[in-house]
Amino acid sequence: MPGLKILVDSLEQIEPLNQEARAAILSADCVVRSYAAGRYVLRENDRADFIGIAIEGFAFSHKQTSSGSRQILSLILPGEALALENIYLNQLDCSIQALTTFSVGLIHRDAMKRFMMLHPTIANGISTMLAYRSSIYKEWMLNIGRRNAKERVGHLLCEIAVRLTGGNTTADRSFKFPLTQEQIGDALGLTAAHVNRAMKSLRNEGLLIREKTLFRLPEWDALCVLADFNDEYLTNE
Amino acid sequence: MPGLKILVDSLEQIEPLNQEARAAILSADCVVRSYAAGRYVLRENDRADFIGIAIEGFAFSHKQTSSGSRQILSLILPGEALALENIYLNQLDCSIQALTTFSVGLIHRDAMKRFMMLHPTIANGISTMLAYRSSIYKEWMLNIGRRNAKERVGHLLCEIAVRLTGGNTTADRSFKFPLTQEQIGDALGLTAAHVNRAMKSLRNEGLLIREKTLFRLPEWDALCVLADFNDEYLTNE
DNA sequence: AAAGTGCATAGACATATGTCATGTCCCCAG
DNA sequence: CTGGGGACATGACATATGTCTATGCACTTT
Repeated sequence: MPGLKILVDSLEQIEPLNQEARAAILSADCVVRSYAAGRYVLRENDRADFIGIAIEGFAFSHKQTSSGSRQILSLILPGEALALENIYLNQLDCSIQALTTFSVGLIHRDAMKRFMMLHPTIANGISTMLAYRSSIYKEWMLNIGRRNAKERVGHLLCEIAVRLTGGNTTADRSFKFPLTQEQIGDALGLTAAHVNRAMKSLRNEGLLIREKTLFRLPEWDALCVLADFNDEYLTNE
Repeated sequence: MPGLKILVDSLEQIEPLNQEARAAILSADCVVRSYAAGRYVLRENDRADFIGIAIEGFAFSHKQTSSGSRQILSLILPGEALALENIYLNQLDCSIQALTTFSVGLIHRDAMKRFMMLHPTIANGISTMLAYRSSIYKEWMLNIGRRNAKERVGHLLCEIAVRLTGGNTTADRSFKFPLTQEQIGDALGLTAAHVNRAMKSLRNEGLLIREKTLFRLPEWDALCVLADFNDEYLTNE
């Protein structure tokens, strides 16, 4: 049950669990599923039956307008929980789709509810994760609503760098992440063509080097200034 | 303690509370404060000491870029809770400002934490409120990122109409709400000038009538279609 | 009544971003 | 090794949105 172990670890990072709480989670039913890139993990308006723990690979959540344009709402990285709202809502309010081959542990919401009723520390941890995610939503709203294309792209790259590498920063802040320019655009409220222009400009200024899915941010401090990036919204200290 | 009564009522709408849970909340320390329009209720990066219950008047939360442009993140209506994230974060991740004369009941986060540890139904209710708010964040992200100005304005007006009047719809879906065009722009990632253009266009099409702070939406169905508005994200059924 | 303030309106113009078409490269299926 | 599809790159052009300026109206303050 790799998913359950990951969940316990994330919860313990927020607040220590007592023996019973830990045991309760570890005994849960957890189905591990694997999805090819592009496949739907959960769909908007489905019944909100499961929450998930990302085990390996990447996913993202999104919504669409009736005319079909897509807005990516969040990126889901290994170790992160997804669709926690399902514990509280009856219908999914967004879809979740695999970005790469993606394996996820699914736990039934009713099981989670039971654990949370019996163990307040679990309830507290789950809600804290929801609050962390909310902080990111808020920063994204600011990014999409109030920054120009170059700043938006830079900001997103900074966020991914921090979220992927945590504190363990490589010298040139490099990371592998398989987003296409179209997906970057969908996350930022831009078109792929314009993302291309913005990235070209960042490249010309020496702020970004890209080799396929490998991104390098050789001038971290300069990029943070340009993109108005400050990682406080990710650390929540 | 009007704030506490309101909080109990909102929680009970989510899930019935038992006698002890209700009594616990009603016995809480709750400071009622009143703010003139424009005053800050809570500031980003402040210590996250309090959550609030909006008693009367309106408020909004927002973030700013370093260059000073402001993004309004949410509107806070009477009866709604605000800054619930403070229970889980140590620092505020956005500011909250009064939109009109605004009175709010403030409860210390530690008190809330205590109630939630003792009464799982309270924890469940608070988290459900967080999840409701998240649903709105997601729809706003879609609105800001993927709809044009006219759709955005229409969508926001539809949302306010539904949230203010609930199901009790007046014939012409009219409501009083004191947003200036600049504030509408800040909520939608637009400039005031462009909001003006969008509203003019809605007016010309007979979809909007405005008299000071009174908005009328005489062609509700047509406006919903134009603005791609669907209230599911507000009802969470 | 006069002056001042805040907001809505409007037009001219600037610019950021979108749209579309094309070409290249590279990887993978055959 | 070969053909085709996907992603990236780039340029010409269209358009949505921003910027700036000016005006008028309703209110408040004096």
